[in-house]
Amino acid sequence: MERPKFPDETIRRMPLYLRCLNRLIILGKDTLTSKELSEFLGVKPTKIRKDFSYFGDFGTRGVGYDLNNLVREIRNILNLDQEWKIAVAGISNVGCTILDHLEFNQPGFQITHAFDQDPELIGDTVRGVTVHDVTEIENQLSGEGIQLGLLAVPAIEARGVADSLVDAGVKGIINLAPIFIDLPEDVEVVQMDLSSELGRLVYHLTNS
Amino acid sequence: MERPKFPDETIRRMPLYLRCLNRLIILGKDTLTSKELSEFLGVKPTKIRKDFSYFGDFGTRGVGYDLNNLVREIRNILNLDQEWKIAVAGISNVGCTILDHLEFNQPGFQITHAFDQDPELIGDTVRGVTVHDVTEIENQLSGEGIQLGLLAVPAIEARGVADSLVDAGVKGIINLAPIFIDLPEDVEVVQMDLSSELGRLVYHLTNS
DNA sequence: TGTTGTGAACGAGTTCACAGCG
DNA sequence: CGCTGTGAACTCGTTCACAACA
Repeated sequence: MERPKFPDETIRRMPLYLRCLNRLIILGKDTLTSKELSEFLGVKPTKIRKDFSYFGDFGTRGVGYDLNNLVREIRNILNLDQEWKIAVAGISNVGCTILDHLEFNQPGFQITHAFDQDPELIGDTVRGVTVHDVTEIENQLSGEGIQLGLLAVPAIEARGVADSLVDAGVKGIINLAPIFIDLPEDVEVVQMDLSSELGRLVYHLTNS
Repeated sequence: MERPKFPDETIRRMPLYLRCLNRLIILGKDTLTSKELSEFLGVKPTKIRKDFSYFGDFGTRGVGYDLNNLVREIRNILNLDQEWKIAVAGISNVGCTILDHLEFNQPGFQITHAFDQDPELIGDTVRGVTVHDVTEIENQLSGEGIQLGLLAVPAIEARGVADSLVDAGVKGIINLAPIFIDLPEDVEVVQMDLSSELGRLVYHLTNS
């Protein structure tokens, strides 16, 4: 960890930048300014420049940024040059569809295991991955080096399943269940909560 | 808008509080302290007290907060006493399942319309709601007073569908598609992006 | 005593204004 | 001249320390 610490919000924007830059490269672009990028993403140019400046001078004054350099650097910062393996728990409801849908399957991520508690689903193959029973999490994952888990089970089961994932060595969990999960310090949990966002939306609509 | 402005982050936490408080009421509890709530939600007690203090003195020193008062007040602040109607676009993939799954169907929200572009789905009934073609959005929603939209279509179509929703009078959109949508000032957009969160997770795992 | 309520200090992130450079 | 890069000001949110009070 000799690398300077980047602000958390900057890190959060990196995947956005990356996705946009990749699209532009495919379209044959090779240089762009912070102003252009700003229009694609709705992020102010100064914020973009500040973000990019954290990892050194990648732009050329008067010209803009070299797309390929930028992509290489962001992938490097986010550590996407290695393949990150993901186990999905709760494949029936959200798990699989959300993955497809959010088209996050950019290079760098790979779904290797899927679990559910519905007997109907166990044994099925979803997206090329066989669905196992949630009670099998530890057995199946042990020694596989799975670092990430996507927790998409109902709230009541979320804590138990999260514990299983952690016991199996998972170090980072995205929790889609609307419940707080208390885990050891060395496990990172990111909460994605639709009702929080709905609440915020409704508040803004009535107060402005 | 005589009500004092609450910080955005406070508003975002309100639905979390609400959900937890409702559960506790069902369990027969009628009073709780900021410290107890803190343990349920992983939010520091001082933050909770600050949040609650924005809407006046609802606690009793030495005792804690009255659960029913609190719930009533939060529902009021979030404007959940009226019914908010939601149109879901992209029912096939995420739309419906995410709704079920995230069990956001707390009182205050109601899904009234569903749209998709897949001919296979059009005409089907999902959760008691008939699925219509996305091209029908304006026809179907006009005059219905739908305020909210859940945008769960692929990124390529997201902008077009968002425009339709706005033309039909929708004022708030939750965008699950991984693309920035530029809409008129008076329309509120909340972005929920899995890959941003995955990126953040991976960064933290490798840098700590 | 126990817990709320809150001004003040602190910290993180954004924006601004402009210096630096191709 | 145009666009990047950046210290400084500002804004927003969190935490702290402690006063207020049942």
